[in-house]
Amino acid sequence: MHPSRPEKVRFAPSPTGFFHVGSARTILYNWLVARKSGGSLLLRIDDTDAERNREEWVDGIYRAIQWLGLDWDEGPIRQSSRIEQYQSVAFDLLHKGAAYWCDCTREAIEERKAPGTPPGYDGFCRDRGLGQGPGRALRFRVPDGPVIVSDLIRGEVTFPSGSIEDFVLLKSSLAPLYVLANVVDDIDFAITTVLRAEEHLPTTPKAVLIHQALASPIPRFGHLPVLVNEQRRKLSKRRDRVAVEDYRQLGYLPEPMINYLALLGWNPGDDREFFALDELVHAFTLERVGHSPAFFDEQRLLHFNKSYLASLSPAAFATVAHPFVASLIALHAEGEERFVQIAPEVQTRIGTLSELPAMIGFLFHFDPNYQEIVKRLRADDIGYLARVSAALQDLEHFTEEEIETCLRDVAASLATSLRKLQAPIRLAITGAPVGPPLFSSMAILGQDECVTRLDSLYRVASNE
RNA sequence: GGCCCCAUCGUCUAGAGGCCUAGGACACCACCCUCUCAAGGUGGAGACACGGGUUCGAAUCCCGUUGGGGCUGCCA
Repeated sequence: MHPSRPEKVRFAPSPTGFFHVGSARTILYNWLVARKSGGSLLLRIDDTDAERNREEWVDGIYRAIQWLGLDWDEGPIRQSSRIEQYQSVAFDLLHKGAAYWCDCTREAIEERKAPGTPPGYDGFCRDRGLGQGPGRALRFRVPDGPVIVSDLIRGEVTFPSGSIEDFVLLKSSLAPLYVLANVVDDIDFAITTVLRAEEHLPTTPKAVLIHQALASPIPRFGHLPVLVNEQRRKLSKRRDRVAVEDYRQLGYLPEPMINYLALLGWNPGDDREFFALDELVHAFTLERVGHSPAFFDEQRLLHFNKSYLASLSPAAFATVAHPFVASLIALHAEGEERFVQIAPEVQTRIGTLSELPAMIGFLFHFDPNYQEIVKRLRADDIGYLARVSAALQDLEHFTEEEIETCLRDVAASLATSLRKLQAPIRLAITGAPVGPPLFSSMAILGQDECVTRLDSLYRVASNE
């Protein structure tokens, strides 16, 4: 069943904003690796930066994961609760000579720099033998020599000697920084594979160096291509609409979201495009993850959402659709019955559930803007309305079939087409030029209400 | 600036030296179907960034150029 050994992976978001689709993809890929290998997923909240974290963002992480239909096997653990452990490892590094205290301010580092030289710390305090004290940060002593990172997705990446500065482990407040905290946790929780976004690739050699200094085994790293916007820039919580919660509210469903995200950066190697989560577990392999940045294309997401909605059973569709029209349904005594009847008719007509109110609202509450509607009427339409109203009043059984037969007869007698005849009727009945199938909508509405609406529009139109 | 990553239709991608007059999907266009709109069906337009190699043969391998991106913080 499991071709490889069980992987212990982790998903480690930092709660500094809305949970966005890039994070969703990262946890998905991690989750798939864990499931496929028979391993487990650790959820870790990287909240070492107290300044930027907010508790509501933490809740947002849990909610989004749950909504996506994913879960975790261990945790959540909070890095903010393990500060002492990170500090203890940092001091261990200090005692091993792999770290040193530094009192350089950012300004001092800048001033020492000759114009034109690249930014970064120059190692000024390396051998000053400073002890711990106020204003002193603990820096890692980066050894000479290149660092080779073996990446699951990109192969070997070499960082030349001298390209990595002596980075900070502990702030002068003794607060640990993320590279340190990450490495300590990855060791303590026995992480076997670190799968994360490509933006972390430049810090990976630092992690490798810390592992080496600690003489601990190095996990396997894999860096996923970043997700970009149409300007080809990394998706940003500030610039782009990317919050998973936004998509939920717009009426996107988790299954197509997962499906789309899975295919953004990964492909099965054949032409298959629709996958359920459990199917992804079987099909997914890291080998088939792409290398280049991928544009998060809402059009394509819409396609998956639309296809998914259409694939649902009528009952399942009604269930997911209901919350988006609940307040409308409540407006009419027969609201629930009407909703159940119309739901199958609109299932293939919407891309997102939020389109529903505008499309079927006329069944529950009718308050048309007659001025706008009249503008859409053509010369013959007013006469059509009167004829149709009269004909409909004589129907014995107000069913979809009878209505259609009746209207075809009217169209024939008026020497016009059903296509042309239905246009003014649709406006009178639904208030809009497009919408669900007209005849079934009318049957749902009932004879009296249809006649009333036809007559109302007729009156308004003929008085002008 | 430095380091790193990336490079096939507008977009997501297939392609692991001959199967490629480069395949699929989204979007787009046309036609069919049709009570509107969808859905469905058929067809169409649309890409190997450029230059050198290697090879009998390159979208596929190597080098360079160009372009894009990421990182460059006592953020993550």
